[in-house]
Amino acid sequence: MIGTVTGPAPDAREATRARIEAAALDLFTRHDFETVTADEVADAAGISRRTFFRHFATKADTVWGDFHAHVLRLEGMLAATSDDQPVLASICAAYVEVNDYADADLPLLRERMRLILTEPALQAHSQVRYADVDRVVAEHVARRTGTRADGLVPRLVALSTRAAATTAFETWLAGDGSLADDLHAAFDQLAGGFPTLR
Amino acid sequence: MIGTVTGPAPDAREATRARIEAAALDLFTRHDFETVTADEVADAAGISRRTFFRHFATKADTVWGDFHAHVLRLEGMLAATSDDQPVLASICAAYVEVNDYADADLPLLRERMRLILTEPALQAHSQVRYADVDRVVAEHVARRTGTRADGLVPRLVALSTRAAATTAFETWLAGDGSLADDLHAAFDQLAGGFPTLR
DNA sequence: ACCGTAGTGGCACCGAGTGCCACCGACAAG
DNA sequence: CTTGTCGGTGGCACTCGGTGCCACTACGGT
Repeated sequence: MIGTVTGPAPDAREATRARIEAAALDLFTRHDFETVTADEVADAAGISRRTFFRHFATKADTVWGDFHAHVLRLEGMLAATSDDQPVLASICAAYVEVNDYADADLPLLRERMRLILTEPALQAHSQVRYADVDRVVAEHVARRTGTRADGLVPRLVALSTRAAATTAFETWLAGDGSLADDLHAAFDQLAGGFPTLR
Repeated sequence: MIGTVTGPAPDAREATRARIEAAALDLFTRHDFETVTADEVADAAGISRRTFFRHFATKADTVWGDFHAHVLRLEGMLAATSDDQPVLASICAAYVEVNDYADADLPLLRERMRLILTEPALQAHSQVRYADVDRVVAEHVARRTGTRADGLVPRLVALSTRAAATTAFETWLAGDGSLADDLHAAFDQLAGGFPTLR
């Protein structure tokens, strides 16, 4: 068999990665994101700067955890939705489900999202990461509507539902309610054509 | 009188700025954005690298022209809209009007938007520039609805209308129709709660 | 004992920005 | 005509993010 377990334990790499993440989030929380250098994060994690950039392609990536897995889960949930459900409802359900964190993880999520939504460098970086989400959602809409994924409706649904999710995160951060409620509130506005605006 | 005209002509600065913009757009069009160095742009514009960064804080900023003026115009148009008009319609009208370019300027706009929407570094940078647009639109919605500009509805309207505008630019770039038509199509979908999705 | 393989650290390098200083041309005041 | 001011300019050195290269180490398989 090719590619079986070898090298220094299967999860050693994941462990140092987690140490880097923790150190980075801690430093970014106590100082501005841009004033903290990659050297400082590496030092705090007990590794060299070079190794830091082997685990994370970018300083900004440390804030995102395993976002690729997040996108894959979202993709799976969208694929598993029923075709009886309205398209927007299926996307809302997938967003709610993929963001259903355990209570213990909420403080960490809060800090991550606060950084992503407020630090300019991370805000910019988010656009690139979210492009994957947009692609996945657009493909889902294209499947449901039998159109191309780069058509107006699939792309608009993808971008505006992400706008809804982002807004929900903003209001969730500012208040103390549940993220699921904020997501539903935003999606309801969107699906209803903003009923409160007459 | 203090601060009267002095130095090398009032518009000399604007002229070199325009030369840099032209040189940058030309180079970015013929090569990838990231492979072109600031030195090369400065050379092509006939100035030093140091001077380049005095006119543009960032390599990415060269693509955006005078975007601040663009945002100010949008703000003025939103303020000038009638309160009889539905809120979304007023925003759509402002977006259409602020993006009403002369035919001669369309090729340049196409190239700018193509770069912004496809080059990852510029895509990321756009988020920061568009944050100003979001703020202006959210304040307009807050004024119309008598709510706070950081509330759910103003923020959601701002972000999702920008999503509509972005999608309209995408489809405009892919096809050969008019930008105003694409903007109206996207805003109609949004205001109607996506009627084509049942 | 001999390998291949994966993680690591050090080093040199590139490119984006920035702070500092010295220069130059235009203008106004003496 | 000289002097001082001011704004644009260019050069230089520096920081920092990110990368390529190489040598070292630890491990497992043969």
